[in-house]
Amino acid sequence: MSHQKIKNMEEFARLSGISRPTISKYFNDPDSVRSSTRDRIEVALKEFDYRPNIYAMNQNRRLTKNIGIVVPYLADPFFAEIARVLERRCIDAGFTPTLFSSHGEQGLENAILDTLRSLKPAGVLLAPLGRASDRKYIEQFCHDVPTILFDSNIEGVGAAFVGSDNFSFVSQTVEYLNRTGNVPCFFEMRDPANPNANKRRYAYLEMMRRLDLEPHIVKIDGIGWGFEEIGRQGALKVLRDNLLPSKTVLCSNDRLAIGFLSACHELGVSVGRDEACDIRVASHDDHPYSRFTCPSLTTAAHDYESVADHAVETLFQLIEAGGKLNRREETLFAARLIMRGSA
Amino acid sequence: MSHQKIKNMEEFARLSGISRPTISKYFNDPDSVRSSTRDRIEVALKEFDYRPNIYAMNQNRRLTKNIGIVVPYLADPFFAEIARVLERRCIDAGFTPTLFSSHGEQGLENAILDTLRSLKPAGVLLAPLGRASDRKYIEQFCHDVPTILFDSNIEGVGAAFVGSDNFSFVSQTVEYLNRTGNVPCFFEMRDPANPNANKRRYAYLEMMRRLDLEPHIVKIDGIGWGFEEIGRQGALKVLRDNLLPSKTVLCSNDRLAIGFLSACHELGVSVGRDEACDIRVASHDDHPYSRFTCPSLTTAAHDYESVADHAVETLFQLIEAGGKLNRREETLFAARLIMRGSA
DNA sequence: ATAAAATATTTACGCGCGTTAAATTTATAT
DNA sequence: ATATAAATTTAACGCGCGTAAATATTTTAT
Repeated sequence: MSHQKIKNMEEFARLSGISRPTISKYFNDPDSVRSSTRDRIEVALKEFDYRPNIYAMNQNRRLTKNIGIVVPYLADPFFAEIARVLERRCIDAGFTPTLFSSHGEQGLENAILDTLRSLKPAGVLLAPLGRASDRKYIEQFCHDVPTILFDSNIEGVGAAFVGSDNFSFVSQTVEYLNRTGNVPCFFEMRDPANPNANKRRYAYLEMMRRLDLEPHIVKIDGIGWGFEEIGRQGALKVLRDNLLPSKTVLCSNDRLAIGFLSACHELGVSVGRDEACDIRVASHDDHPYSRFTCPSLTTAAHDYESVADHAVETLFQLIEAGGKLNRREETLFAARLIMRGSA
Repeated sequence: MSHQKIKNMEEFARLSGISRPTISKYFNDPDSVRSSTRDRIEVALKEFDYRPNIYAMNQNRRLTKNIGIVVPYLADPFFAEIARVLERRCIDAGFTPTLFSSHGEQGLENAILDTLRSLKPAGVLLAPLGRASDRKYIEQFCHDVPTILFDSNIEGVGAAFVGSDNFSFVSQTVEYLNRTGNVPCFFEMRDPANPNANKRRYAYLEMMRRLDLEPHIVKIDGIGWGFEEIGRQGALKVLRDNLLPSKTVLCSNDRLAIGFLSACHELGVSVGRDEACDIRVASHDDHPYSRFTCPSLTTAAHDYESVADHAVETLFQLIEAGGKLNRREETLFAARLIMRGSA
């Protein structure tokens, strides 16, 4: 392998003795050139180790192989995990994913959408901030760029939505908790940033109505994305002041529950499904750490794989269809109840 | 605000009545044009909402404002957190960071470096996979692109290294554990992917030597990046078979410790600094979740802020110096002992 | 061997922007 | 008001690559 540096496709074409348009064709689709030519190119590729500039490519191609992935907060392991799966799917399908995190800020979310326009992506997988999103801005973006929304829906925006069925989460946990013990109260942030939180509250209320039980919602204060600490502080207050209307607590999401469990341990409140325990705690999401809490957390699991697969599949369909789908589908995947030690 | 779409700088220049080179100058540095011109541009900007294509910009600028950030595994909250801080610093300094995760795979790490070349970044902040890295490949990359290594060092590669002082971590935890109770044994993976793990083992051995104590290392099996589960399985085995040489366990990192604590809870082994507890567990990293474990984890904290600040600062110096520094500095930041409930 | 079909090459332009040099306009100093 | 400095405009080229049309070459079919 000669280690001389190759500046551009022109130079590589010269050195390999093949015309530039043919080289260009090859990189667009290796099967589009004659096999003998392909071989010659690949030999030269080995020899000179040339790679085309992906951004220059994308500047001119009608259809790039770029895919933008945007999540609201990457330091949240849930989003880190789903982003990981999405990236892998895209890579396996021959696309080049670029990952962005809005860090919970509307300004950043908008800036990311601007950057994405420059990237000229074939499509975008967008998990919006939710309530903090600039609806108009996202709407305009989705109008210009083929986009699939996931995790958090914005009615009517984007070519499709793929997410989890919040009612499925809550109905299973409520039913289970109710069947095996006490009536659960619902523990959540007063001011949830994520629309899923609202859906879960409604689901809780609806389930309680169906079961003909009186609902109790415990709202705690706090803003931002530090859910564990918010949950912990909220739980400390609620437990100390004895404000809990029930010995069974259903948290809106696992991160709050992680904080809740931490507070319980701190105050010597025993958590578990056992009769001897002071309290039961369950939650939703099956956060990557929920199996390592003490006790491990009973929760309802996202069908990560299905959400990721279907989001990517739908995006590919959208791309192939030229950016427009006949109708905007909202696909929701059911949750799976995970029974662990905490309830 | 007129909502007509603007294709390129040419068109924006026409509509705003200012020449394209001046517009270009403005975007490169708003202060480089006369204030009256700047005002006119900004008025037009409000009116037409134009943004230059960032990738086309970067293709031609001598010095782009791009910065590549590469971490080995983004689903690890530690890396998610440090990436978040690094991104923010870059944005605040007027750069455009792009984040990549190697997902623990050498092939991906190399592919990311290729993509980064196309991005023509002003500089790169790279946390290599470590033992799994393709040293030659990274070396070549660092030779061509101004790069600062962080978190995990590769001797002689990159313009500088910024990380945490592993000896500082271990010396503080060992000293503390020893002073306040029993002699700690060291709990780690048999086959750690990260070079920091080796440094920590050496530090443990060295500290024990200095204290004239007999070291005990407990090695557990497992591969990959699922450290919590590896730690849990390892701990279950060790606890069940009574293989622990000491009632004080120092884990190589927090993620292993989280698994360890989970196993303790499962087996009814009480953890804490109190005399009445069966065992003490401490660790290193101050993982974002370590304060929420039960009991909360005594650990040694990275100086995130300093590492991030210094890495970014050094990169900016490197960029200003034109890509070469006089000498390769390795900067290590001391850890801070965080005493919590587990030890 | 010859015609037809498939593939490559040549030539030239476009993408959206950076950058330069010369010509022109505008601002500042005296 | 005039000379000088500073900023802007005009014109043209370059970055690394996609793409299209015309032409030349190779392959396949007959």
